[in-house]
Amino acid sequence: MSKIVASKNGSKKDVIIKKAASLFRKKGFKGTSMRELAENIGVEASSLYNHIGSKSELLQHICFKVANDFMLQLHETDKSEISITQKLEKLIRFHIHMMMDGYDEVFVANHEWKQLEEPFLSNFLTQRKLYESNMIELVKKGIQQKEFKNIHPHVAVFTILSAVRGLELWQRHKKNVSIKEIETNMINHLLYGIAKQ
Amino acid sequence: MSKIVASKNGSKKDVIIKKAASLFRKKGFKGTSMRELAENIGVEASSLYNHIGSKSELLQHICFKVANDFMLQLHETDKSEISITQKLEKLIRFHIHMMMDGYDEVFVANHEWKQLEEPFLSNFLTQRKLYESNMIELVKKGIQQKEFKNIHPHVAVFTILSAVRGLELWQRHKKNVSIKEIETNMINHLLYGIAKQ
DNA sequence: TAAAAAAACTAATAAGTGTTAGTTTTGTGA
DNA sequence: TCACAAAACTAACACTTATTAGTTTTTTTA
Repeated sequence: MSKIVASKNGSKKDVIIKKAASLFRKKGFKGTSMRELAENIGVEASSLYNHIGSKSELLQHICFKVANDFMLQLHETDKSEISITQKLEKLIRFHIHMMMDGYDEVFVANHEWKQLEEPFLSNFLTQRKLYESNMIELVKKGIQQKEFKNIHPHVAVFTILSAVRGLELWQRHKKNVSIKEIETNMINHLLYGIAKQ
Repeated sequence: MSKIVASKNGSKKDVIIKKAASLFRKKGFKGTSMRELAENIGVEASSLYNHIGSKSELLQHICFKVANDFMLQLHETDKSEISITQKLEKLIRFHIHMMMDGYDEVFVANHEWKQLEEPFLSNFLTQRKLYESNMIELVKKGIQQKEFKNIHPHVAVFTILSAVRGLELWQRHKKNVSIKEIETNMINHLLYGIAKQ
């Protein structure tokens, strides 16, 4: 019937991946069929295979794109000449913006990675572990240099990562709260707490 | 072949649900087949239907059991005569313990609820929204009574809920960190922050 | 405008899905 | 030990799945 419409800057493959990310987020990878994806694009399922290799390839693409984006920002931040607190703040802000701009993709990478097949699964987990280790080292340095309290670095990193991941919850409740407001409140909460004194 | 072995305190149905929770967590609801579940129990798939009604019934049972547990604790905490800060702390600790004791079930309720069918889906979402509203009211009261800083209640609650949910991440990295240690660090982090001064 | 390439289509495949019917085995109480 | 109930089994069902082959339509290029 109709042809897949390529958006101004992006191949038809990109259109498919974008729609796949949206559906995978809403219904899960296993919960989304190729027929359903095709219908949402306006084409027959078999036509998709003129542009992509397989269903799992779609998931791989989404997961590793996100992983690479985070990895890149981590390295860049690490190199910049600012205080540890500022580095941590910068990373948190990046997480928040990734969650806002690439919601579907980040969500899928966070929740559907377990549907990856080997060797992609192992690869993905290795990369995530590396990311976490780097952040833990950062917090450790912050403690050594007396910028942070004498906290448990591992727990602190996981608390922070979980909190920003929780921006997912926000997307549902799109209240009249601006990104800027969320960002400020979250940074303050995570770095300085909420209790008085 | 073999009969389903009922554990000391729990019917055969409970055994099935327990195993289902474990598999649903590891592979997702849609990613787990009844044949796979049956094999893990040591029985043919059709035999399961002597004990349960359907696959979705299993998911419903898991999700609503968790939702009820949280709801109950919320009401109990709300009634107790302690400060707002103490109430919030009590709730956070409950979340942490639920995550440790009923890991599979809580994880499934958190991640696989979207596979629920109507009217269960709507019911579940209503209950969760109610829970969140109650927590937000609690934080608002804490601000009014000058126990908390002048934060955004909505953001604060989501930050806290996300952080405790992130205990999932811990289960993977079972390092030599005790629950008590995690608990203390997390409470301090969420209530008092990590930066010095 | 004709030839070549790209991308759509229809139809079919083999494998996997939850679930049911009917039958046989197992465990229990009289 | 015999009858009854519980729970296992085998076999099949109707349906959905991702993917492929082969063909036709559309678009691009020369």
